[in-house]
Amino acid sequence: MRVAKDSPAKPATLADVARLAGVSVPTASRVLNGGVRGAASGRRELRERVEDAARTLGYAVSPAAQAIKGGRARSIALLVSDIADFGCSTMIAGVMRAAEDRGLSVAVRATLDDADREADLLTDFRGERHRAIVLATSRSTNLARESALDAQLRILQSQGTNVVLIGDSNLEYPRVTVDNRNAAAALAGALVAAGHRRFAIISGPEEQITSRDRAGGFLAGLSAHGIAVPEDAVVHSGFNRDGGYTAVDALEAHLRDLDVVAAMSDAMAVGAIARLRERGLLVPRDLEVTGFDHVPLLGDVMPEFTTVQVPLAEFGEAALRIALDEPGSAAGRRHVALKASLIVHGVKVGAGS
Amino acid sequence: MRVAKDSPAKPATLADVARLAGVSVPTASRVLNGGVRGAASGRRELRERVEDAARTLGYAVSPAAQAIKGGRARSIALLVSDIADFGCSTMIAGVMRAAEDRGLSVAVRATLDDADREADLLTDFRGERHRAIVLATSRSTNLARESALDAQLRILQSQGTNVVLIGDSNLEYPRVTVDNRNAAAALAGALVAAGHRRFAIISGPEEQITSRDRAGGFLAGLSAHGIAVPEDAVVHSGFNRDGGYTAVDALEAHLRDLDVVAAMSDAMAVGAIARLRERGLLVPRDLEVTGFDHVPLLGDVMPEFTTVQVPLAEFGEAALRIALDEPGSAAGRRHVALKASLIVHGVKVGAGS
DNA sequence: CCTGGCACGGAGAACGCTTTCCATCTCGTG
DNA sequence: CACGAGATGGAAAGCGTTCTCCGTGCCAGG
Repeated sequence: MRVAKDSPAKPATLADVARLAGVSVPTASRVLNGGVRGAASGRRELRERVEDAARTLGYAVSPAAQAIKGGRARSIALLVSDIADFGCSTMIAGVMRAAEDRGLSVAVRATLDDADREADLLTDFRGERHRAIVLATSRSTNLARESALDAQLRILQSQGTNVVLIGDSNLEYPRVTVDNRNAAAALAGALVAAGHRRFAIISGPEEQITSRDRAGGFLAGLSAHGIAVPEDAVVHSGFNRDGGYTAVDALEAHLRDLDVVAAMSDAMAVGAIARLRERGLLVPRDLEVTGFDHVPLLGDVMPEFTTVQVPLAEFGEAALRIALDEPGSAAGRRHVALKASLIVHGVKVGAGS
Repeated sequence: MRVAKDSPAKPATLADVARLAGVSVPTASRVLNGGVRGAASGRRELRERVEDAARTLGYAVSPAAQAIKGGRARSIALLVSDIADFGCSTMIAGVMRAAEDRGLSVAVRATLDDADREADLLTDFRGERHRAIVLATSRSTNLARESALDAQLRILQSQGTNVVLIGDSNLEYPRVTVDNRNAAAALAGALVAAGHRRFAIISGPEEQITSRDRAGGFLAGLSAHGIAVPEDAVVHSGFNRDGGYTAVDALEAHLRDLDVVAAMSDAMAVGAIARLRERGLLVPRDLEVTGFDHVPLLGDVMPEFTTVQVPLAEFGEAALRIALDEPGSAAGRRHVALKASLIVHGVKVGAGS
C-alpha cells in the first residue's frame, strides 16, 4: 500500500468542517467561537456535530484569516535589542506569560541595537496589525533618532496599535519603568556604608537613557556622602558583556587604586570581571565589581555579588495591563513604576523607589 | 486646534496605494513585490509613482493577507521549553538570525515542559500555516507522549509544514543534533586524566533523551577507564537550575567523598553549586562541578569551569537549512550532526564528534 | 385558528492581497 | 502597410474568516 506522503494535503478549513457537520459556514464559526449568539445556544446536538467534525478533521482556525477580517490580530509585538541577553530573555518570558494569560500571542523581534533595523521592524509591525507593541529597546537622547522613532510610533498608534515603552524615555508614551536613579543612588550609599571609598564606573553609551540614569544616580549617591569620582574613572562602552570587558582597559590608570568598579548592568559586570582577571586582578579579592539587573544565575555562582534587582519578569504583566487598557490608573498618559531592590553581597536589603 | 488623536484611522491598504498612484491594485502589488513580471519592468515612471505613493501613505504589506492568499505564511515556528533558559535563548537567537537571512519571521512559543501545552501549541501552529516548525523541546522516551506528538507532527507535515527536530529523539524526522554520548564520554575521560576518581552525576528526568544520552556517555567514558559510579550517586532531577539545586541533597551520602559532581547541563551545574555552597562545600575547592552546554557567561565568572561546548547558536542555521530543503544532503531523511568541543578548566581542548 | 414576535441558521459580502486570464498596446518584420 | 509576437496593465476570482442582514420555523397570545 503506497503512502501518499508527499501529497501537500491542504489543512482543513472551516468550510470543510461545516460541510462534514452538515451546517453552514457561519454556523460552524459561531459554534467554535464559543457560541456568540446565546452562549449555550442552539440545539445541543448541532453544537456537538460541529465540534466532532472539527476534531475529526483536525481543524485549527487560521489566525491570519481572523486578523484580515477583524482588522486586527490577536497578538502583540515586542521589540528588544538582543534575545540572547540574559536580562532580555527574562523579560520576554514575562511578556509572553502575560500575553498568554490574555489569549494573545507575541511576535518578538530583535534590533541588535541598529537604528535602521529598528525602523524596518516597526514598519513590519505596522503591517501586522498587532493589538499593541511593547518597545523594550533602550532609548537614547539622540534627538534625530528618537524623533524618527516617535514618528513611527505615532503612525502605529494612530492605526490602532497601542504603544508601551519599557524603561525610561524622552518620548511621550505610556510606560513601565524602574527608578534607576534612586536605586543606583541607594546602591552607592550601601557601598559607602560598607567602607568603600574609591570608585570607577562602567556605563553604557552616553546617549542611552537607562545607563545614563543609573550612572547619574550612582554618582549622586556617592556625592551625597562626599565622595567624588575622577572624570576619567567613568567610562562609556557598549551596554553588554563585551562593553564591560573592553571598558576595563580604559580604566587602566585607576585599576590598582580602586575599591569598586560599578558596572551599570550585570552583563557589563561579567565582562569586566573577565577582563580584570586577565589583567591579574581577582574579584572580589582585589576589588569589588557590582552590577545592575540581577540576573538570577549570577547570584548562584557569585554569592557575594552586589547588584540591583530589577523586576524584569514583572515588566511584561505591567506593560500589557497598560497596553490593553485594562483597569490601571486613569486612562490617558499612563505610567507604572516598579520597585527595584538592593542586593548587597547576595542579600536583599530592601527597595529604592 | 484639536487633535483627532483617537481616530482609529485604518492603515493604508494596497488599494489606497494603487488609487493614489493612479494604477490598478495588481499593478501596485507587482511593483512592490519586486516586479515579478520582468524585473526592471514597466515604465520606470510608473514604478516610481507606486513607490512614492506607498511611502507617502506609510504602506506596509499585511503578512496575514499574503498568508491567506498564498496558503502559507512567510514564517517558521519554533517550540522551546523555556525562553528564559540561557541555553534556549541563545538557540532562539540563532534561529531568528537564520530565519531573517531568509526573509522569514519566527513565531516562538514555550511549552514549559507541559505535554498538554505542547499539544495545544502544535494545534495553534497548524492553523498558522508556517513554512516549517523547529521543535527544540527535549524529547523523551515516554511512548504515549511521543506517539501523540508524532501524530501531531505527521499532520503538520502532511499539510505542508516541514518538521525539524533539534536534539536527539526516537521520532523519525529530519534533525540536527550533537553527539551527546561521545562528548560526555570525552568529558569523563578528560576528568579522569586530570586525576579525578570519585564521581557523582546529576542528570535530567530518566525519560529525557538528551540528559540520558549525556549521563550514559559519561558513565561509559568512566568505565572505559575502569571507574564505576555507585548507583545512588546518579540522581535524576529537573533538567534546569532548580533541578540541580535539589539534586544535591539526594547525593548527601556521597558529598564528602567526591572529586566531581558532573551535572548534565550548565544550568543544573549552577543550581548544584549554589546548593553545595549552602551545605558548606565550596566549588572548586572541595570538589569540582562540571556542566554541559557552555553558557558563555559562566566561563567569565568561573574561569576554571569544565563543560562541553554545544554550538547552540549554530543549531538555528542548520535547522533552517534542513527545514527549507536547501542544498544539504540528499532529500528524504536528513540529519545534521554538529560538533561539540570539550572545555576543560576554561580551555577548549577539541572535539567529540 | 391565525398572527406577531423571537430565535436561530444561512446566504452573501467584506477583509487585503496575489494570481490567472484577457485585452490592449508597441514594435519588429515580411 | 499589415500582421503577429511579446510585453504590460486591468478585471475578476479566490484564499479562510467573520459579520450583517434575511428568511424560516416555533411558540405564545389573541
